[in-house]
Amino acid sequence: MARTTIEDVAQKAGLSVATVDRVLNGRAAVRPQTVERVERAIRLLNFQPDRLAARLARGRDYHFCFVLPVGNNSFMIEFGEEVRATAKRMVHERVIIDLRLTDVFDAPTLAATLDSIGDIYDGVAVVALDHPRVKEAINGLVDRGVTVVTIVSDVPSSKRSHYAGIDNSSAGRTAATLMGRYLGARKGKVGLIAGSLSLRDHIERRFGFEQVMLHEFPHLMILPVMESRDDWQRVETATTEMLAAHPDLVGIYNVGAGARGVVAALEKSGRQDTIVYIAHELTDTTRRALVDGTIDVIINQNAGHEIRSAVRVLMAKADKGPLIEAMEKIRIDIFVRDNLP
Amino acid sequence: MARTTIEDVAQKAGLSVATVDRVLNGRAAVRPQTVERVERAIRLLNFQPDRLAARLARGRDYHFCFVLPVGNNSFMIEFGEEVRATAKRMVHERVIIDLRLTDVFDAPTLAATLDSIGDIYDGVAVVALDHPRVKEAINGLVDRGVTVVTIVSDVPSSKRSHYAGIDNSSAGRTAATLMGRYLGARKGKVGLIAGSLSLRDHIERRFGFEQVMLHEFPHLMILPVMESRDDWQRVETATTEMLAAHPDLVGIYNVGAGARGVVAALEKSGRQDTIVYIAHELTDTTRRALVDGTIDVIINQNAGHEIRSAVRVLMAKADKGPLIEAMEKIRIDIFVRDNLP
DNA sequence: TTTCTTCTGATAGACGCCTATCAAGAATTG
DNA sequence: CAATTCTTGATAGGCGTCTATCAGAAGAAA
Repeated sequence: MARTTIEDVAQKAGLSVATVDRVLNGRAAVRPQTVERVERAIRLLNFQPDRLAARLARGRDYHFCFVLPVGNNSFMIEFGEEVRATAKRMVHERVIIDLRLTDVFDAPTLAATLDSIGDIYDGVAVVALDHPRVKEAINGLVDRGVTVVTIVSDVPSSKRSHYAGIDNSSAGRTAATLMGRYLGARKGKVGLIAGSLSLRDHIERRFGFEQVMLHEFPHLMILPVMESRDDWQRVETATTEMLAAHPDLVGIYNVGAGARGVVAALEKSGRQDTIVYIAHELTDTTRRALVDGTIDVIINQNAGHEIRSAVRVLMAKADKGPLIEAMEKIRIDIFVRDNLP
Repeated sequence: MARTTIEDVAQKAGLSVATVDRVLNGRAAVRPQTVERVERAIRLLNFQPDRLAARLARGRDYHFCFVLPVGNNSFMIEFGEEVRATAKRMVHERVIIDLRLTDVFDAPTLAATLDSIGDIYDGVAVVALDHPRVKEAINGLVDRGVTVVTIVSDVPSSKRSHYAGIDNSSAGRTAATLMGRYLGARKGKVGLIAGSLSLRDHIERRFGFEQVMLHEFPHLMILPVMESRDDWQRVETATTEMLAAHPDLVGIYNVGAGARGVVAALEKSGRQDTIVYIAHELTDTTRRALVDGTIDVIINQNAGHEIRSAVRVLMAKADKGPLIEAMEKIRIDIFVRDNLP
């Protein structure tokens, strides 16, 4: 049972391969009724072009660009490395990935970066700030024919064709549930630390967290959010102050980066065993702290998955192939000491 | 910058493409020193054969067989469906997957099934019972030149070339940690239910669970293990008895299938809110129970990932391609109500 | 009808590798 | 040294699709 090929389709439709090809690739004008004939034949034969052969024949490179935040937080550094690793591996699949670092916290800068990205790219993946200026830049790219996917943090109202990342409000809810269950009947205050209150992922995590805490664990009191700009030194200072001000602090949820700041403050205070600390993203620092017991739970998004997913989506869009949505759903990982990878 | 091809290698080595090809595919006898010349050229050019082109040229189908347990437990049923779905999707990649159901709990039957699998397959994936007879059957397949990978449950001492599944002892440890933390300072008894004490995955989970419980949470007492053969009705009966016998039962860890039996028993007893229940595998039943609050945590292995991973490995072995080990590591998922996919 | 446009057919030559065959050169054997 | 065996070279044809070109055929306009 040999594969059904374009030739079979042509024969079935009583047309030539050339015409079938024109229909498949929208190469030239074809009469509507002819198009219909071809499409019927395709349906009848359940024909699907061999993508291997197609890619081989096209011999064309996929040119993508990843736009990530500069900065010193480990998650993003690892993320960048993962992108580079993926890029290296994908060269042999005709995928070229450029990496641009920019100040993602600053909307105009990010937008300018996006604007400056020429049409040399078939697709762009960006860690986006949800800001009108950025949205506009994304839409600009899309209008110029560049496929855009957001990663890690989304801009839902833009024209981006996909978001490769976790559902952050669920992530926040998850943190809350674990916090509540770990604390059990204990009463006290819970501190909340966020990198920036204008990064959509942080906002959503906070939202989800507070929602569940208020409903399910009303005996726990949430302190006002601290904004850290993902800088671990600021985080440490703030945490230290928080610890001093609230002897009845029983939990900390760090929504953003700078986990090591909390770790340092907690360990200096000696209260790491009595305070439940939930952090995001598995990095060297958080991993060690989890093993040591300072961190109790890590909520993680798998950088590798997100990147590969983004690339798959970009490739699929580039040659109008189909997407298996279910495969592109990014999971929220929960790590305790024992299921670390 | 065109791709480096076999021709480039041939030229660099001062040989013909035919010879390079012979070396690459071990097609015919080539003098050692010539092999060396070719390999040097390959290294120099960092040449990697284009696998797309190779597969296209070979035009050969990959023929795999998945051997799964028959039975009425939802995890395995879903697993089978996932295999079928993958099979369907992979047809367009020249992968043909046959599915065989057999009684995995019975070593001779399973072994006989494996023995009967002809050499028509390029590879076999099997949910294996760790039993000498089965091990022998696996080794027999391997000796006949069939690649074998184990899924879900491993037979480490066999000649299988890969295990696509989670680390079950870590899974057990994870369950214990969550059990201990959820229970906090509460004291009482914890029940343990296993499908079969001869399935390696169950043994390992139990081992990991008990290890952590004994060390970290000595104030909790583990009851003798109940063996359920993964039959939910037996599970329900046994759970009901356990609930009656131990008014101070505070936790249940169900190592195997039949989760619905525990759910039923718990809900009939009305003690579902006071007892922490940790189960394995996300199915319709467990999902609903998790949302309802009867189950507190689900430890899961992603069937789709395991299957795709197994297929990737089988394909890689079939055409001697390289494997990215890190990508084939199967994670232990933890699900609470809020991070359900 | 004639003259243009549009459509369609036929075909060649990639893409990078595989398979197979035949001939020629090199190394081995007796 | 001849006869044999072992290694290599050269080359053709194929895998399924894409791209491009040119020549007809069908339709529309004059």
